[in-house]
Amino acid sequence: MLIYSYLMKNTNSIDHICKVIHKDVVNNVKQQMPHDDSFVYDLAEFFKAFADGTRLRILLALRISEMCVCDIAALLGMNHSAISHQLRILSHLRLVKQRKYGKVVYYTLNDVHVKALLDLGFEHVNE
Amino acid sequence: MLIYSYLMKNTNSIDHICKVIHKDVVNNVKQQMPHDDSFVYDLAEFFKAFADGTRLRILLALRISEMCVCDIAALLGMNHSAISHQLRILSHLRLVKQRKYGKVVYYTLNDVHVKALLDLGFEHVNE
DNA sequence: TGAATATATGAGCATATGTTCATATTGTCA
DNA sequence: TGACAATATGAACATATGCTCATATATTCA
Repeated sequence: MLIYSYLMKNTNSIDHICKVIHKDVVNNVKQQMPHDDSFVYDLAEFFKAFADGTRLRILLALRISEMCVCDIAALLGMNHSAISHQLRILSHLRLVKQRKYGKVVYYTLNDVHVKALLDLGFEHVNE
Repeated sequence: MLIYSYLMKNTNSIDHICKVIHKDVVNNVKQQMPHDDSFVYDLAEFFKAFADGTRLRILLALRISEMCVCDIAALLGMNHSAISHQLRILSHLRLVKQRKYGKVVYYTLNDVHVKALLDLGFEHVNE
């Protein structure tokens, strides 16, 4: 009796993954959804760029003007290092590009979609 | 000598916030950028919704069809609980809405911007 | 060449975040 | 009403993430 109860409990906690209620819906969606896991991963990585306050403010700033690391740090009242780390992330995501002039590295937006994306975000938040 | 060296070191590490190189640019950007901190915060929160693989797949699924918690869990091969937690987050961000029919709760997309945003992400990643 | 400056980067730390587990809640049906 | 089923939720845990510090690299200029 105790064993049975234990097994029941265990089974319940394992298949908390319940039975599919609408098999047709699940199959339909499964077909139409992106099948490539790495695609979904890359897509999430892309959106992550905008999902942090610091990176977002950097992008919002670069939307207005090309800026160097020093200026961005001053603008946001933050460490060089923190800005540089975030710019590296944005750079790897191909969202910003850089040009070097002497010691100074100037960053600009590198993607036509960035502005459009920020605009959509504006609309949503302003509702 | 040792004290001086220490002080120098300390000063350096404190004002790693370097002098502004382009004061005009910084001032200009500062004026044109959103001044409301909570706005930027909300904007980042909005983008966070898309910045996690699980939430992203949920949104991609709901883009195709209304679904209940069970079906989403089955589709993604995940726990009820995990899905439910994420749906709560999406719900608080007003990105999904729900209707209850008996025991079953059906979720749909609640924002016209979601599809547009996903489309932009598609374009970027596919480049 | 040596000092100073702008930027980059690795390590460490503190916090944030996603998942799981256990349990609660709500609704159906015998 | 009682058993079951679908969903919700709080706590705990493991991992991810952003910032700081120290240091490295690269460039200018005296």
